[in-house]
Amino acid sequence: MARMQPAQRRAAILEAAVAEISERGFARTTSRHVAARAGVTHGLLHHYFPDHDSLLAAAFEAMALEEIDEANAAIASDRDPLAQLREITEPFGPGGGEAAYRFWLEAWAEAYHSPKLQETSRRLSVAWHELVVGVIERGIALGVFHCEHPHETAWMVVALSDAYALQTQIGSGLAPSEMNHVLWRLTERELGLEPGALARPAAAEPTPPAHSGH
Amino acid sequence: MARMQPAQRRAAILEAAVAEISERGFARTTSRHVAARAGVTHGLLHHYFPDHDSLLAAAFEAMALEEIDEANAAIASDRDPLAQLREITEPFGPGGGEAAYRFWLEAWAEAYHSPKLQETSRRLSVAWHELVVGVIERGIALGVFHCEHPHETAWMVVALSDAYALQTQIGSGLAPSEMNHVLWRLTERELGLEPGALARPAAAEPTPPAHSGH
DNA sequence: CAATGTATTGGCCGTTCGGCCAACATGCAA
DNA sequence: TTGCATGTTGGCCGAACGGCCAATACATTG
Repeated sequence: MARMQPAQRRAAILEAAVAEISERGFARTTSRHVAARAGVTHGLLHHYFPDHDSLLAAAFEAMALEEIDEANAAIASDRDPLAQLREITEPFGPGGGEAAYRFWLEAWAEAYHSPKLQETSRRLSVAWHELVVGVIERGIALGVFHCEHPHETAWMVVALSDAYALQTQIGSGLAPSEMNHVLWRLTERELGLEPGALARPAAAEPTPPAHSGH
Repeated sequence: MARMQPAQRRAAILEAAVAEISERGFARTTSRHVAARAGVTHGLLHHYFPDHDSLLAAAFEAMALEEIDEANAAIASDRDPLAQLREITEPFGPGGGEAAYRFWLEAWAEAYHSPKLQETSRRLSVAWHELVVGVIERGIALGVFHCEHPHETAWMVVALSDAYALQTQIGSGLAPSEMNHVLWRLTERELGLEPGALARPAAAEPTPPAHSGH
């Protein structure tokens, strides 16, 4: 390939790596496939990422940063705590689609085998939790929410959102719409909202691109 | 190795496969390592499981059956719905330890790549959900629980239990004891129990071997 | 005892992997 | 222009993989 700016080349490789990981998983992601997807020889990939683990870790880091940025952007675009909470609890929450959640599932599974991935995964999980805590506490300060344990409620929201995304992929005893209904009902009760407050007055998108995770 | 009953040999191989999958994950589990762990040559393993996928699928199936059997046994050993619910919501719920949950995490991640694993995973997820539904409905019939939507509440219990186990491995904004507190508090509220009804009157084990689910 | 079926062994093959490196191409500075 | 740093290529290596198979050991049946 023609010469390219190192930063661009690196970004292209990381993008290809993220896509490859989402499709094949960490363990089955080979440097040669990533190189081919990025339009690069495997030798050049080794020039940017000396060993395989550094490539995977960098791809994970890039994906994590992108995810949390998108979440923050989605939160920042709306100053109403109730709307922010909808953004979070909407299927599958801010940040991406089913492919994005597959990535997180892979990351969680792989984290056990890699201390580096575990560290990044943990940091992001905490960041996501604190994001929700922030929304709740702002809502409390504004008098919109009433909640005794914001940290616990935030954990519930995150946990149910994750479970929603997980069981959407695997399948469970509940339909996705029912899961979302439970998530909303429990969140409303935890925050002292009136039933149905989280359900949108008018549906904006019929089938919006979804996504999940932290 | 000395000659052995085919059923025993097969069981030994499957046990080794489950252990290997739990430690290394599906993708990194090699037939040669499983064979070595089972004290068998790789050629013999091929005699029992013609190809690699059939070995992984059989190991998953075996683990799934064992898991659901243990859960049913744990439920059956106690006829009091409240005690049964404790058994389910106890960290990490009935069925195994952290290693067992790692297995499920691997299975969920791998299910996307294998229709056979996805089918088994889905069946087991439904079975687990219905197990909890059964406990709740029995409790309602006995007048111990009061619940409008047993299916939804069961999903909440399963979802939060899964999230508990997941975030125990990954890390999150909450300590394990706090997560368990949330799980109990929400379950009590959903079932019309008095606060603290799920917390054991007297702690039986200080640090019991834990585990999780479905 | 002989014979047949099966458990079991160990070696082999083709493929693919991660990693390494000599060579070439290109841009930039002296 | 010359020279050096660096992007880029493609081939090579050893290791490990899944799969295959001829040979062997053993148990059961006739």
